Amino acid sequence: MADLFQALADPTRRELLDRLRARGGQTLGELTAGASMSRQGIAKHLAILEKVDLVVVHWEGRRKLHYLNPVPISDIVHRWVGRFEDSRIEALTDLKARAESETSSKDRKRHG
Amino acid sequence: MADLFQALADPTRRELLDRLRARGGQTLGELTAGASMSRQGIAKHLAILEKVDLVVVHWEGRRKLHYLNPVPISDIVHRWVGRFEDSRIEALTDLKARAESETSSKDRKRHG
DNA sequence: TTGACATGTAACCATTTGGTTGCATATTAT
DNA sequence: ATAATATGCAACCAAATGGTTACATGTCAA
Repeated sequence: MADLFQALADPTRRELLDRLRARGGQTLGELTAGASMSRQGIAKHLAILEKVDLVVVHWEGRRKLHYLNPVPISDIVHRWVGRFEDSRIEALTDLKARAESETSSKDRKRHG
Repeated sequence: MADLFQALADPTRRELLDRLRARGGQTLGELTAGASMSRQGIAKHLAILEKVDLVVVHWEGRRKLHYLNPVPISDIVHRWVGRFEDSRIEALTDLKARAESETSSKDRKRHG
């Protein structure tokens, strides 16, 4: 899961995912055109996306067609993010509690 | 948003979020204990989490209390991830289409 | 006031990351 | 066969990342 987050952390890679979502089956050359980066640079990013299964490929002769696979994103949402959704009310309670104990402890010097 | 993904990409930081979800109001010392890393190392990670607002702090004298703020995670789910949820059917269609055009183009040499 | 405690700041280092260029290989078209 | 096309692979580099150690500063307790 660390790798998936890592893959999503880069803006170029997220843009690639967006473009593949808009139109599947694009080739490396097509994805390179419009991006301000070398073909090899784009290829590296696509390789990372393939490794975490966010992009699946299909060879058609000498052309490599790229498709978005949204499943890993769904998975991470349901497995990991869900916990934090559940903890939203709890977190609010925490913040409320600390706000109420905001009685003393004023006029601090640092961290202003 | 890039910074938020970047913040979530590190396993140590995700573990810190988990621990703060389990119990809010922990101090830097408490969070350091149990982690196999120096206090300053943990402090760096917490600073990153604070910067993207995943962690909010509350000074209590000389102690800095840390709380989880799940809101940015919810935000990113609804703003960004939602698009990929919607494209799941579309993606399936794409994959189906490419599977059906799997007629010719066999016996390829590389990429086996 | 003094010492212990909790945190901050800075310098430094190894590794990873994100990009480049150059060249190799496989496929298609002439 | 040859040339053009589409991609792969490797070396290299600058910058960011993730960690350390050493020291400074603010706060509480005796």
